[in-house]
Amino acid sequence: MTESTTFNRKEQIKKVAQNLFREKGYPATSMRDLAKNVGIEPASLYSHIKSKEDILKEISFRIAQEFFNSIDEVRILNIPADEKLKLAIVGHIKVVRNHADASAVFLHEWRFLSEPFLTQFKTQRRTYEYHFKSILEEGIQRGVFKNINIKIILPSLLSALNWTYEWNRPASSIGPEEIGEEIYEMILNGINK
Amino acid sequence: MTESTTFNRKEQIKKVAQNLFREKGYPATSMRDLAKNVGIEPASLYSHIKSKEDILKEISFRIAQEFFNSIDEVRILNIPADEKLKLAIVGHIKVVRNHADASAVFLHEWRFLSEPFLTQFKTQRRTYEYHFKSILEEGIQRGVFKNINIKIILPSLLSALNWTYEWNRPASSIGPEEIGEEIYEMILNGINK
DNA sequence: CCTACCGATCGGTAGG
DNA sequence: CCTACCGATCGGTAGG
Repeated sequence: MTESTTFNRKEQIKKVAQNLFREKGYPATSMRDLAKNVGIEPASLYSHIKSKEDILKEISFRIAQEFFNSIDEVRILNIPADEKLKLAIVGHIKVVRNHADASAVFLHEWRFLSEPFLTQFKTQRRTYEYHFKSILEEGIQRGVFKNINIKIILPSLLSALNWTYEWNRPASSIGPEEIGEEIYEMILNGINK
Repeated sequence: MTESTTFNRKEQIKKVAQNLFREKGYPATSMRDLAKNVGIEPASLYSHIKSKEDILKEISFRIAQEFFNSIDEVRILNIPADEKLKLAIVGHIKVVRNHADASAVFLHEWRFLSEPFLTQFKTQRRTYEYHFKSILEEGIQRGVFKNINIKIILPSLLSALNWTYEWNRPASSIGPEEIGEEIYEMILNGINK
């Protein structure tokens, strides 16, 4: 009984690579590390992938797409800015939670991409952030939010969301909705009694 | 007129290393990179430093001390939790602002330390975070803060503070007090109008 | 998917 | 602080 017919070796390589890139970082992960963890010889990797950077490329742009899917679902809704913000927050945290290793790549390892992919990736990242920014701007204009300094609040918010992958492991008892709810509540109403 | 008598080559090496570690990451920074940027031959580095990791070690623990100094100033004060929190926030941002390269090492590169320094560093980092946690707990107990979920709010807050080095360059027109004030205001009272 | 191997680069040392 | 050099490891290829 072999599983080789349905088994996708390339997917396995990417999954293992995601995990190693997260744990050790992209430059410190060798193809020999990767091969050992996959269970084949280093040279055999090249039957499935073109290069080390090619793996990074595929992981980076795939997880970027996940974040885009999440925010696009929110953008099209015709609801107040604060409700949009809440959904965007929970959506972001869900992506991070469901793809923790890939999220680490999305956050830290993409910078090892070479051109033109580096620029392409940066653009995608900026676009994603822009959608969050638009929600805040809309909320300010319509009087839902205070006249906050977006230059400070936007990165603060995104930072708080991005780092959830570091301390909130999937095994945690706290769900993404609960985390999103708590962060949203803090951002909206503060912790002041 | 030479400055060689007062010039500290070791300090220069550490400064350059900080910058490279931040830009390229520790593993991707070679001793040849470092030497070139210092302006000497690679082998000459070893007249001033013991090893590559030794540089990382010195940078990591020195910046950790900066963060400790900042929070220690706040801890000894006999003031309400919300005022303490504000001072801790501004203090943290000031350290990040004044030592942006080293802060990047404090945040991301320390994980390449080997034992026993890795454990030692982790302990110091946890202690620093614990001081922030204590301020939040004190505020909740005394009824200054709401009954927030510290497990979520604490890392969210620290993440927001830590990432300031990424988007807030020293050349920025926004000062650390202004950033601290804005983040503190958001955390305390929220953005809701 | 493997064996065998390549040139390049790595951190670091010897000796002056 | 330099020249010269070391063994180890790197990403990747040839050929089957």
